[in-house]
Amino acid sequence: MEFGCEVDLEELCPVCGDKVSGYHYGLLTCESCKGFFKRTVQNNKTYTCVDNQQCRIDKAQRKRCPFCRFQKCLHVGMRLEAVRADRMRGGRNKFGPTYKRDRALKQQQREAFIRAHKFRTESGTPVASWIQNGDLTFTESLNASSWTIKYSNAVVDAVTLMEPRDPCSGLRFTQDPRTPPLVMEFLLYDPDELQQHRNTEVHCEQEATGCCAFTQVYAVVDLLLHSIVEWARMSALFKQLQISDQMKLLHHGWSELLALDVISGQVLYDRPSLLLVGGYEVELSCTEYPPAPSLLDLTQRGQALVEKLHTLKVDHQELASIKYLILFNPAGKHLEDAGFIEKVKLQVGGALLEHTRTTSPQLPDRFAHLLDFLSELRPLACLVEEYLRCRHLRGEVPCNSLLDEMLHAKHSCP
DNA sequence: GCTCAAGGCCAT
DNA sequence: ATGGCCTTGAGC
Ligand SMILES: [Zn+2]
Ligand SMILES: [Zn+2]
Repeated sequence: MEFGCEVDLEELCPVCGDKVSGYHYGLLTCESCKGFFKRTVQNNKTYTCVDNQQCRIDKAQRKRCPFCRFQKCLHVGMRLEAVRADRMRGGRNKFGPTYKRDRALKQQQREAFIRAHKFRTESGTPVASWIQNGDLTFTESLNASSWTIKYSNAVVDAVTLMEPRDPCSGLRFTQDPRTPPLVMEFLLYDPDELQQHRNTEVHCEQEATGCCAFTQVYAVVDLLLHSIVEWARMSALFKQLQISDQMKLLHHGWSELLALDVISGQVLYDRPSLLLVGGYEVELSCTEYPPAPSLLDLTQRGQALVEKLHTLKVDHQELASIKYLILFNPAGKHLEDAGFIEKVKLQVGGALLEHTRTTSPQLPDRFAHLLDFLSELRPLACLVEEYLRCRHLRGEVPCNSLLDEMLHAKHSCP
């Protein structure tokens, strides 16, 4: 697995470098390679290379070795099954939705690039005007300085969408102009401290009515899970996925995102560990059945990761990008469009790599350290999941809650 | 109705 | 055999 830096905005045929004329047999290619691939497959042509089967294929030389040209067609991903055996014309095939998502991904990159570029010159652009049309309903609130997003039956304050002159969020928009477009995009859409603080406030209100310690932990977890789901569904990239894939990604990554949210809160805002609210019951959890990982162990492991991020001096951009790396995990089983998810992951990784290189050129291993952090986050997330699962088995998790749904979904922890 | 990727055509 | 341009038609 290797992350590349370059943003793929080019419109060149991946086979010969000629101008692209549209999607053909699985991907964007030029008109001539489309015709060549069609003729070859339709007529079961067999070519032979007179050289070492490594001929350079470009616009000028593509006619010289059809063997190597066809090899390259297959290598870049042109699909044999997109050539119709019955030669029926017109209509759409099963690649239609894939083309649509790929188009949206490229468009997203293009828009992010343009916005990031604009940002370098016009610093006073209202963020609200950057929001693209989606299936979200934006309604201006009474005082016009914040927006409310109604999504399904949940309502979340979108403080991230405030205008940049707002003193509370102004810092978010004084970014290094070299920040990669995608990273900038993630930062803009990442829930910020105000929203997290609001979550805590809600929790404090509920704390008074909580009857047992876990009720408080559950309240925080449920709020964080809701904000995680909201965050994901706000993402234009995530929205491109079929609902079934969206659910699979969330069911797969929720515990890591949850753990990262708690850790991020401590690193970015020096917020006390939210899990400590249930501190009283550390002893209790050792005696009840089924045995759960102790909260003490969880907080200690979490603290170790917090220290790691502190010494790395991780910034908000990096944390926002890491969340996408977690979400767009193509390893999940039975994904409809794992290819798209893989593409997004590579793009995010590339953008993050570029970001670390520009902000910390003196630390060439920074990106690797961030990936290390990710791999250490996974076992912690599994522990969190195990802990919550035990509480669930004890009947302490309300039915029909988001946590209930996540725990019932197939999970990946051993 | 329009889109746009699939197959078809034909001068080179 | 190549490749620029044309016709077709399911899915939106
Ligand atoms: Zn080509
Ligand atoms: Zn060859």
